[in-house]
Parts: sequence; structure tokens; C-alpha cells
Amino acid sequence: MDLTNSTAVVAERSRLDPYDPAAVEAKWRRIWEERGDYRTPLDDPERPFYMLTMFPYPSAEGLHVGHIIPFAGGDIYGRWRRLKGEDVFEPMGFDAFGIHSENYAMKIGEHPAVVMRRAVNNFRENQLKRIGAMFDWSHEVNTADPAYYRWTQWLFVQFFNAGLAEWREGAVNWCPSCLTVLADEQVESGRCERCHTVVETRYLRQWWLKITRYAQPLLDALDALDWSDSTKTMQRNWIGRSEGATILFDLEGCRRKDVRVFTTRPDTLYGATFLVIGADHPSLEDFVPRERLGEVNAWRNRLPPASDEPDFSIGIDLGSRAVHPLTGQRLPVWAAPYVLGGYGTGAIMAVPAHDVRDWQFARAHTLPIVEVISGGNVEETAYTGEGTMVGSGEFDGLQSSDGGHRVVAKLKETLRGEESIQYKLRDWLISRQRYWGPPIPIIHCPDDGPVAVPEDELPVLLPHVDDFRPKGLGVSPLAAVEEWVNVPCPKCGKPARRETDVSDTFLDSSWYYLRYPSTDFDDVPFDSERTDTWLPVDMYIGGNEHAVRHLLYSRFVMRALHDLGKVSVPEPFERFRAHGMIIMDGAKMSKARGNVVNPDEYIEQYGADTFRVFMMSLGPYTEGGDFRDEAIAGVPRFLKRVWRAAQLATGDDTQNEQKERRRHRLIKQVDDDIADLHYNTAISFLMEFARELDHEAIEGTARVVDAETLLHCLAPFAPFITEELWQRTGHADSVHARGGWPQYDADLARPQRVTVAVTINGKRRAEFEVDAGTPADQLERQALQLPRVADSLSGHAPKKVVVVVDRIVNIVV
RNA sequence: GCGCGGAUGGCGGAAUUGGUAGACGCGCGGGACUUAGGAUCCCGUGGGGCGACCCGUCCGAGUUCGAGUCUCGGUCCGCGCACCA
Repeated sequence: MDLTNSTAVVAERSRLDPYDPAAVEAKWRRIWEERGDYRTPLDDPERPFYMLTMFPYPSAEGLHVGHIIPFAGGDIYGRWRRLKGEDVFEPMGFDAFGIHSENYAMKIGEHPAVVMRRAVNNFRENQLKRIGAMFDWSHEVNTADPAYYRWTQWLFVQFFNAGLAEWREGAVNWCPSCLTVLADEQVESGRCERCHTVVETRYLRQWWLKITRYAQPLLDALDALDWSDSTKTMQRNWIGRSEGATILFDLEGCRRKDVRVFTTRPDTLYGATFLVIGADHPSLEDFVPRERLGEVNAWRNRLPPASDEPDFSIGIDLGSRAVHPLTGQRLPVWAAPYVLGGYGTGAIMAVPAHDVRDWQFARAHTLPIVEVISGGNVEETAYTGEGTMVGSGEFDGLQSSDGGHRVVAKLKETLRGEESIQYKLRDWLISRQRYWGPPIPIIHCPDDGPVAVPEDELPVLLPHVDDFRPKGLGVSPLAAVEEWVNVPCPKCGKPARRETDVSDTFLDSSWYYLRYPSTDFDDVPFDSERTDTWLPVDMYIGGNEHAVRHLLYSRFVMRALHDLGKVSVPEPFERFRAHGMIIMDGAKMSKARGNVVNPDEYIEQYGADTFRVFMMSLGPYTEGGDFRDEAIAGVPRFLKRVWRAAQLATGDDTQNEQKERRRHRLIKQVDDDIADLHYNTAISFLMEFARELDHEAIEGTARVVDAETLLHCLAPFAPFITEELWQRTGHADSVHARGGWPQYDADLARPQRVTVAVTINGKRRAEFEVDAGTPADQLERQALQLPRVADSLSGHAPKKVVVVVDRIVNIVV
């Protein structure tokens, strides 16, 4: 039929109300809220499903499109699970404490409490509530709320009591611009992740959480988690397990009698020609002969700040000597910044022939290079591969791995060495000399030392101070609030002082998923039936920028709580998928670059449904890509087609096999695609189906059942328009009602006719259509009868024929 | 430097995991309807050739009846870690 000139249809279409996304979306937002459609029955769920998207920190500039990806993507998944019959709990909240919020407040010259209250309201009311997500706002959390951080502090107290929180002096990363210390995870290539200032090493007494105790369990448990591989790899690398040996060297000429070094290559022990102590080693002085102390200290104080490029010319011969445990040779002991005082034992045996850094250092300081593994030319460069041991006494001729074990065994006889494991992971420094965070609930008593604030006195409220700006090294803004700081010791009652540091914002966000399922915020969020019912989170979606920090800290906190008997599951997130990062003009979106796209304008102009569908159709969900809005126009065209087709579909030809098959294929396709987060391909199929149904609507043959299926399959992506059409087509319930997802029949979803390609020597020459499942011999017979094939064979028999049922017949001549 | 991804039309991307490369969308071309349309709808659209055909998935080899998909070598891009001994 002529689809271009059907006056009857044009007339009928014109009788339809035009699709007005703004009106439709406002209407359903109101109804859903009034009816409480998305309030989850937390106490008696039949099939609980905890769908979580990483909560945002309200930046006060508002959401940008980068936020829409996780929220919309998570919501699509959650809505789909709900349609599949589950009680989906999809909460939302705000990570409102933290340095990001505080810096913003300083910039605009207002108090963080005021800025955050406004920002949270703006996020919730003007943005998050408009994107069509089924967030259950009755469980909103805000990390800056005393009712929340009471439990952040409670958590700290549990850790303190269990010996998992420790107040100790240590090397810390000091950002001279932000005027605070940073966790190792907040330092990127030696620079502050926020302001990119080069961080300096300082020694301060600070609070650390002993995540290193969990290095191995955190590593082991990773295998069983259903997470993106890239995320797991990043966590493994961050934990950084390496296997090797610890070897003891006796020392001469200094206060210390011996030093242990860690190596992954004990097979190279005979090639050790000197030792290097990390320049930042906390007790470097013990390695130095008394008469050289002054010189070494002067050298140490003149060290330049760490740079991106290692400088192997920096180093000093300390003057003491180390005794090689097997040869008895006396080796010089050096100090250099290329060795890290905080990793391993803070000292190494240098094997310049077989380690590139040691090689460069040896060259720079004309130290001997002795080959003990053959296979390279150590005069030109270090040979780091494995090989046959040489110059290694009784071990000569052995291969690296075997020889290494024998060397350790030999050392073990004299208690000079043993197999050992090292991790890169270091303890989590949580003290911040900042204002906008939860005060660490500790009181320092001159007699009793650090004492935890009793649990029934929590929260330790963050006092209001007008001057909340950071004060400098080791000084917190809270230190100035004398009446708050001076309190009696909870143990002995003597005058004592409160801890004036606040905790890292990552502590706030390390447990928020435990808070959501509670309703009574005075109640303990742990150790309850609610947590047992709802945890672990079934599906967690967020950005890979949190692959290490947030996800690792959360796993640590959950695991520790589990070991303390507070929760029944050891892992917080059963399944995690990182969405791809949306970039703009080839760069990450950021305020600094001025390439931030504000979603409000799009939602204003096109509606949330269009924007959601558009964002999800850009590309594979877990890969991300460049944001360009030229293609958005296709989405309103698609939704208008749905608008028409759904309302004009009146056919009841439910026995039509062709159409039934097509319908089942659609359900299966969308079902499989959503399960795999292949939203882009699901949308493609929905578009195709909608076009065909629209054509049928013009002919007057569109079936009601097809329209209903289309609405259900589209509902997770475009919740508003589908709900409106569901109502307009005479349904009393919601299109999003639990369990409404249409069933498909796998047999019907398979095509019944297939096109088989015929190739000759791999080149496609013809095709023919047959019933699906036609046996191979029949396909071969049919193919050989094709005139095009007979021509090519010109009477000869084919050399070989390869048949793949339903796909291809390849004839080799 | 090390580790993980990736490279397909003018563009974003599909491809049942070894079986018709380019689904779907944007853009572009043509047409319909319009007083008009940047609104809506339809058709076409990898490149070359009048044509049967030929060439095409970053580059170069290989395995195979058959390679975008597998193997080896290389180039470029993205992300993560970065003196971790």
C-alpha cells in the first residue's frame, strides 16, 4: 500500500492528542509520588532486589550528563527487574560531606552547611526527581546529617575497639594547597588529585584504618564477585601482592646490627653489590655511622620534592657496610629516594645486573655490576628475564625459579631468609585537618591516651564555626573551638581534649548501602533483619573512577563488620558494573574545562524519556564515548511513532503466526539485552518494531497485543510515555507494575524461515530461503541446483562442500 | 615502563562469538504532503564499474572450506598503576 498518501490515516492521526512530553511527565511524576508506586515493602518482600547506583556528591553546580548515565542506566535495570516480578529497592542519597563540598563553599564564600542544604535540595527536586527514576525517596540518606554520621562515628568506635583503627605517627601525603593530608589513594603520580599540587611527605600522628590486615581476604574474595573484569584487575593491582623472599643482611659500622630486605628474585642474590635504604625511611639514622650523621641529615633535608621522572643520580653512600649472607662479602650501604621507605622493609639489596633501576643507579654512581643470570648483556642494560644461574657458587647451572627456592632454603638453614609475601596496599589514612566532615569520636586523655567517645554520646556533633578554612599542617579548624575541645576524659574524668580532625569522606560513603534499608534513623543500621534481607546489593552501578577507593574501602568495611559479627554477609556488592565514561570533545567533562553538558536543557526541550533513550542509545553502556547531541532528533521521531501506533492499534488477530513470532523475538531480544546492559541494541530493536507497528497502524492491522508488548518492553527506558499510553489504551494498572513483563516462548522467538547464503570459494554467489532447521544434506542438494552454482562448476564435481545449517553452504571448486 | 581495553561507511555504532560485514540511529540524496516548512511521512545511501563483477573491518604475515572475529609481529588511541625491588 502507499504509505505516503493515506488521507484516512492522516485524518485519524490528527484526531490524536499530540505527544506533549512535559505534560505527560509532570502528570505521572505527581501520580507516582501520590500513590507511592516506588515505595518498596522492605519488611516482607517476596523477592527482594537491591538496585543501587552510586550516590552523587552535590557539587552545587548541579547534575551534568555524566550523572545521567549511571542513574538512568541503573533505573532501567531496576525497572526491568521489577517488571520481571521482583521487589526492587532503588534508593538515592547524597554524599554531602567532604573536601569537594568544602572547597566549593570557600569559593563562593558561604558556609558549607548552607551551600550543601541548597545543593541537595536542588539536586533532588529539580534534577533527580525529573529523570523518571523510581527512587524510593522515603529512604534518602545524607552523609552530613547527624542522624547519619552518628553511625559513621559508631563505625569508627567499633574499629577502634577492635584494634582496626590506630593513632600513630607515619609518613603522610601533605597537600600544601588544600592544607590537608591525603590518603595514598588520593595521590596521583605524586600530585594531589584535586588541585594537582605536588604533595609533600610529612610525619604526623594520625588515624589509620588497618586495611592491610585484609589485603589477602580482599584479594581472595574478588574471584567470586560478579564484577567487571577491568574493575577486579584494578583492585588486584592496587592490593599488589608479590611473592618473594625476605633476606637478612648483617650490618657493620652503624647502630643497627642487621637489616631485612624484600626481593622477588632470590635467584639473583649473588649479584647483589650494594644495599639501598629508602631516603624517607623512618629510621634512616640507624644505618649511618655516627661521624657521618650530620652529613647525611643535611643531604636528606636538601632532597628535592618527588617528581614524575625518577632521578638516579640522587643518592649517598652512608659509609656503613652490609655482610652478604652467603659470600660474606662487605657491600656498601647507600640511601636514595628511588627506594621507598614505606614499601616492604624500606630497604633493598641492589642487583644492578638484573634490575633496571639498580642498573641505572649503579651506572650513575660507578658501582659494580655483576651478572648472575645468563641471557642478556648486562654491560648494556639490565637483564630482568629468567635464565641460568652463573657466578652463584653451588647454585650455578640452576634455572631462576628453581634456584631461587634453593637459595631461600639455604638461607633458612642459618635463619637468614624465608619466603615472604608483600602487598602494595597500605593502611588507610582517614584523618583530615578540615572542617566539613564527621569529627573523629575520640577524646585524648593525658593519662589514658586516646579514648573512644561512649556510644550513647554519639553523635559528636560538628560544631558550627564561622571560620571553617583550613589552618595549616597538623591544625584542624575545630581546634579553635575551645569549649567544644575541652571535655573530661570518659574513663578517668580528668581534663582532656577532643580529637579535632574529621574523617575522610570515603569513610562516609563506605557504608551508606547499609543505611538505606532502615526507616528509623535512630535505629542501628547494622545487625538487623533488614540488612540480612537486603544485603548484599544485588546490582551496583557506578563509575570506574571509584574502582579502587570507594569499592575497596566499602569491601574492607563490610568485611570487618562481618568479622565483628555486625553483619551476616562479608561482601557489600554482589554484582558491579562500571558504566563507560562520557567524554566531550575528546576530554573528560569537567567544570574546569568548561565542557560540562547540563541535562536540564535537554529534559526541558525533549523530556526525560527522550533524553534517557538517547543517552542509552549512544553506544555500549559499559564503554562510554563522545557526547554529541546531533543524533538526538531520532528519538522523538521514534517516540512519536510509538505514541501513534499504540493508540491506533485495535487488531485482535492474535493467531497471526508471523506477528506472534515477531513479538516473541522482540521480548527475547530486549530481555537478553537488558540483562547484559546492551541498552543500545535493545533500543534498535524497539525502534524497528515500532516502525513496523506504525505501518500496520496505517493499514489498520496493528494488533493490540503488539502495542502492549511494545509498551512493556519500552517501559524501563521511557517510563513516562509508556505509562501514559498504557492508561490511554484502557489499562487501569501501571505499565510498570511488578511482574508485568511479557513472557516469551523460546521456540517462537526463533525465526522459522532463514536465508542461507551460498558461497563459492568463500565468495558469496547466491542465497535461498528455507525453513529453519533444514538438514545439511538437503541444503547442499538445493545449493548445487542453483543455476549460478551450476555455472561455476561447469560440469565438474565440487572439491568440497561445507554446510552450516541455517547459515551457509560453501562450495570449494 | 608495567597492566587492561579498543581501532568497522561521512558520524555514533551492529554482527547470533569462526559462517551473507555495515542492523538501528544521525547525516546526506530523492520523493510525498503542504501557501510555506528547519514539521511529518516514504524510498535510497560502504567504495569502484554501463555491466556480469571487483575492492572493502588500522597495517603486515599466518591458521581455515571460510577471519571484523583465532595466532604471531607492528602502528595508533583510551584507561589504570607508576620508582612496589
